[in-house]
Amino acid sequence: MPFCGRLVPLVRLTLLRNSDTMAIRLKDLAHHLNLSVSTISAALQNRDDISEATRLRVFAAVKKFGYHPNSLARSLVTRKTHVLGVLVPDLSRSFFAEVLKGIDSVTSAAGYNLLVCNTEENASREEDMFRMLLSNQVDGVLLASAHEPNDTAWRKTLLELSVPLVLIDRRLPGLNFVGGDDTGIGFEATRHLYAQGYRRIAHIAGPRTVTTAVGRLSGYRRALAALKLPSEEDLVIESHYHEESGGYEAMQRLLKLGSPPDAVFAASDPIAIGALQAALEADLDLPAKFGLIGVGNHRYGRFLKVPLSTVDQQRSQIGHLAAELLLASMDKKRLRPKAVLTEPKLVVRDSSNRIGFSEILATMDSGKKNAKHPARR
Amino acid sequence: MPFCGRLVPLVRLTLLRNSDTMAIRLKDLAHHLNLSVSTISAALQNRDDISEATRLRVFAAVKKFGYHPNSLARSLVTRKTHVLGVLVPDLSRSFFAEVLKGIDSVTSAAGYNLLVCNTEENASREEDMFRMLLSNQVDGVLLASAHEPNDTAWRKTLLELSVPLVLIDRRLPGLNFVGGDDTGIGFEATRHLYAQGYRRIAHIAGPRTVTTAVGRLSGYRRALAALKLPSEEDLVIESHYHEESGGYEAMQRLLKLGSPPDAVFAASDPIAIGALQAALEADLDLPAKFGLIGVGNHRYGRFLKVPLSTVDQQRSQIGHLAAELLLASMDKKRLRPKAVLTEPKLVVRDSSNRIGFSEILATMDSGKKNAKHPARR
DNA sequence: TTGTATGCGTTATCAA
DNA sequence: TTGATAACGCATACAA
Repeated sequence: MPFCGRLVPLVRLTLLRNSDTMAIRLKDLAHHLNLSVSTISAALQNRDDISEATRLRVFAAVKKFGYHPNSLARSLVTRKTHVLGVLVPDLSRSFFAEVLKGIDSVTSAAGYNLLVCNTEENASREEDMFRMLLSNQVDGVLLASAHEPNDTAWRKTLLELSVPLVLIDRRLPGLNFVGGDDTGIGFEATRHLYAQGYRRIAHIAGPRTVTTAVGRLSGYRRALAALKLPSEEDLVIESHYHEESGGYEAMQRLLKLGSPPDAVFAASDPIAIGALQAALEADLDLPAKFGLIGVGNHRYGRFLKVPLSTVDQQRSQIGHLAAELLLASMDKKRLRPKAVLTEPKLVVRDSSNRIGFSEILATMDSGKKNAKHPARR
Repeated sequence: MPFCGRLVPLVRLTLLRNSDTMAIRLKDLAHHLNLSVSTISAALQNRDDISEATRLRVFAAVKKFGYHPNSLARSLVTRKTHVLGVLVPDLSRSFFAEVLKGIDSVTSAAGYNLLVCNTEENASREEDMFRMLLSNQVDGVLLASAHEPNDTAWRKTLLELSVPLVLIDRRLPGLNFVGGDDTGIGFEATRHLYAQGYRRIAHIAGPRTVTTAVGRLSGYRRALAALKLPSEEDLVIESHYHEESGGYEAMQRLLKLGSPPDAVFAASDPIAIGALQAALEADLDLPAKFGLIGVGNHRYGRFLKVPLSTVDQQRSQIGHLAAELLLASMDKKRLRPKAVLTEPKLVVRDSSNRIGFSEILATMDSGKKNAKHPARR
């Protein structure tokens, strides 16, 4: 066969190539060291069929020329990108920010990087970004979905997906999930208010399009039933999850009721903060005449005008567990879907601490709950 | 812009190839349509040298089989990944979470995705992750560096980098930068306290290893000088940036001084919150006897026991501007480095509002500043 | 222990 | 308007 080598421009034969614009390749190192590309590749992987001498030469050259491998090329052949996709509705919400950090602490230790997407609570945007993640050949996906829970088409899509997937915060049946035990949260919060002597307990809920809100509401209702309290529709108001104004307005409506509540379980800390504002403006006496508890254990809850009781769903723990579950289901592909719920932790502060339970006692109280309301898996 | 797979089902039909494990390739479509790979590729890019008829056939097949392009392969040849790297010290801090969201809102609109790294305020970890980003062939990098500002080796590395780079929040000379005007922040905060009649103004600073802390301190000093107030070393305490406990302890030390301050400019809202706690425990009367202002305009500052005055450095704006600067410097490679400082906005609340200036008046006051202390670019 | 040949899925060039 | 072929940078089976 006549000359049929690749037409390699001469420039590339110079060691540093177009020095400024182009990165060093294995080929360049090979040329410089009078070795073959495959030898260098083997040396870089510390394979034991390479002599110590050349291994050292290779590493010296790598250092000297500042070589770093091209992950695109590598991933193209290994079919592994070491990149995971994360889709959340709003990066700036402290919940997702803390979950994300929890995820990262596990995945980065395992050598994975995060391609992070902000879906802006928009379902079609979420689908676009999901497609992008698949195009980018991510090894797995963590998703807090913006789709409505009854969107069966979307659920079907997710079920048929071939990439390992773990849902966070918002659950769909049949899929891996890590999140708070929302029913438990609602149950515990309500039961706590009852234990503090409040008897007319209202609930300011999150939007019913989010599964966590549905779960917390249902926990609230279960607790009312268990405590033999009547369930009044007037005492449940649907609001925004993460805007104080929602809680503020809801609280104002509750106060206008013929017989207003003496306590409120707010589905989130922002809701609770808004409600607190309205309660203070109405000169309610917390916790003597009015009790309030939120969800989320926001960092600044204890610095508020009235330090806020809350239920901690253990955010960073959710991140850790989700990342671990994802890594595990990447390992052995066909694992049956698993749901992991973190245990709700009652954090009692002034806003609901009427009879002087200390946080410690309250925690003990919460400990008993497993008998009555065990976390399901 | 190449084909991005809009309106394409996420799940592919599994007729071709090793059905379950392998994704559909151009080759598979080509085989199915009796066309060549290059024709399909051209059709997907909507190139105008492809007949409308085949273009439609191709798109139909794409939809039918749920094809989505392999970005790795594409990027390998186009030398463009449409991925940007972001390195921040702590994803869960509200500042970086909000900046990140701001970044994402402009980059995602421009078709870029974010590879996000949490450096944990650790310089060597930052270098590792930076290397990883380069391996991943990111098209550009946004960096809030954990390196000490006088680390000349690191600065040299960054200066010699071939990938477009924009620093955020923490500045280094000679490099693109977007962040708050920290000297201006320190100056305005201090001047505001002075305008409210406080005369013995202390500063609880951030760690001097972070340029923002240095800038705010220097703004504080400049203001003292401009206002003919003495600069006393006792009145400056270095603390942690984002832990309330730091501000708490610093405040306690200040209160033990022979002649304690009558006002504190805290370098961050968390510091201010800790200081507020200590001040309230010491029964200080805010704002009558004691004034306090922080930096950051944290979402919950206005709900605190004493609503907190603060200087807003405009977080999401920083994200927007940083992303725009990065995209611009990716466009025309050799742009001389640019520093963009957002204008500090005074937010006056109860903690420093002694003589009853409304927020509006305070804003006007802040407006005048440009005469005395113009933001430099 | 090292080198050769081949292919990963795509784009780009140029000929048909 | 379409198709064959050569890259892109790397890993890997197998030959030397």
